[in-house]
Parts: sequence; C-alpha cells; structure tokens
Amino acid sequence: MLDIAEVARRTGLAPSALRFYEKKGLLTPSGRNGLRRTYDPSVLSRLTMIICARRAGFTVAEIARFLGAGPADEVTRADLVSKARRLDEDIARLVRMRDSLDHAAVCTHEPLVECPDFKRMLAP
Amino acid sequence: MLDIAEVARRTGLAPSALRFYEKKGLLTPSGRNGLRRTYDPSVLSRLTMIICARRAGFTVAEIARFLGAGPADEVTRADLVSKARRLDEDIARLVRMRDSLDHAAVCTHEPLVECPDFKRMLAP
DNA sequence: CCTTGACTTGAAGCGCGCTTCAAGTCGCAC
DNA sequence: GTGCGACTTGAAGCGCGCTTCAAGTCAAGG
Repeated sequence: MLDIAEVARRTGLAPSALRFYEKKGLLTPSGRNGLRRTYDPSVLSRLTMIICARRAGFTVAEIARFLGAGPADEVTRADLVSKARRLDEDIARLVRMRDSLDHAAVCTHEPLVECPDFKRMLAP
Repeated sequence: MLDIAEVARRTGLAPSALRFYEKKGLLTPSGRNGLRRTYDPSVLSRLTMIICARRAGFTVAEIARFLGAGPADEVTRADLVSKARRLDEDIARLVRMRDSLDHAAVCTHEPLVECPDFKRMLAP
C-alpha cells in the first residue's frame, strides 16, 4: 500500500491534485490508515492513463465519465469512438500547425506572418 | 472596411473576444469611425491563423509573441522550431490516444480500463 | 507519553480565456 | 434634428484545473 506522498512522487502529481481528482470521481483510495489515504499500486497505471488523457486535452469531467464506463456501456463506448474521430481532426490540425512552424524555420518571407505558405497551412 | 460585428460574424468569434485579443496585442483595428473600430479585411486571415493556433493549444500570450516576430528575429524563429518539436510530441500522444479509443470500440474487455491493449497505448 | 511533522478538511485564491454588466457615446435611418 | 440600437469602456464575473491556506488530527519515532 502506498500513501499519498508516495503516489504523488511516483506520478509527478501534487498531493493536492490527487485529492482534487478524488473529489471529481477519477480516483478512489483503497483505504485509510486513520485519516490518511492508502492506495493500491494499481492506482499508478490508472493515473498514467489520466495524465495522458489530460495532456491529450480531455477535461477532468470527460475522463471521469470514461473511467466510469462499464463493459456493456455502449453509449459511452460510442462516445469513445466519436472522441477518436474528434482526435483525428485535432491531429490533422496539429500536423498542419507543425508543418507551418517547420516552414517558418526556413522561410525568408518578410513579415513571416504574410508568407503564403505559412498562412495556407493554417486554414480551419 | 469591416466593423467589429462583421468581423465577428465572419470569424465566428464574439466581439468581446476580438476586443480581448486586441487588448492582448494579437490584433489592431486599422482605424476608428468615431469610437467604433474599423478593420481591414486582412484581419480575417490573421484571425484564421489565431483561431487555428488557439485550437492547436497555443496560449494567447504565445500567439502574441509569434505574431510580433520580425523577419530577422532569429530568437523567435528558433522558438517556432522548438514549438514544432513539442507539437511532434503532442501529435504522437494524440495518435496513441486515438488508437486506444479506436481499440475501445472493438474491445470486449470487461472493465475496459483494465484492457492491456488499451492501457499499453497510454504510456507517457 | 510526548512531540513533531505529514497528513486531513473545506474554503478561498489564482491564471487563463473569455463573457457579462453598467454606464456612457454616437452613427445613421427616419 | 431626433431617437435608437449598436457600438464604446473598465471592471467584475465565470468555469476549469488546480494550489494554497487555516485549522485541526494523528501515526510514528524518541
């Protein structure tokens, strides 16, 4: 069993963030030692997922919904798929943005912002 | 010349957002008609870039720095490149996340969250 | 037993990106 | 000329994702 400080250390999250996630339903300590939370080591991989999802732009509320998904929860499963399609769009946008920035590195255009190549890559 | 309502309509931004961006240095109205801002149509493509950058996760402050970049401003140009490399990481993360979600669509694992395939894709 | 310092709580605070509000100005159709 | 509705401003407010604070509890080492 891990205490909150240990979980914080191993995940890189602040203890306050762990309590915050718990309040939002992302996390449940497996028990208490007196008042103090104790965590099963499996919380670490759950937190790895949470951290990854957060960095991918999911809100805490979204993650809470997805983590609460039961096996036969087709609604949520459909949500995951539609999320995947939205990620396709996000990925495409990031790729265009990255290509624009890479172009910027070699572009000699006077105000860079006016470069047609640069601008063209930044359509909606 | 466009007025603020027209720019808002054409970009999908709220007039308040346009004033907000102006305050943050992303935007300058080309003039005033009395008190009222007037915009050159070129503001539209600038806003398209801004919107795209925002959606790509850039902060307003970052965009302000980049849009202020002069042609010989190598420091900022280097920043753009390092931003591009950070986008590579973001893209990789999003791709893994998307693949996980797509797997979720066909995965029959009992708590989906415990599926090894699902979890494996969500490493840092 | 007693200290001590890491934990506990709820509430308040913060930075970001805007939105909303109150109060005022004014271009323009009539 | 007059009215009105769309604009102007600065300040305050909001939702998100935490962090910080104040006050209190308590496990563990000496």
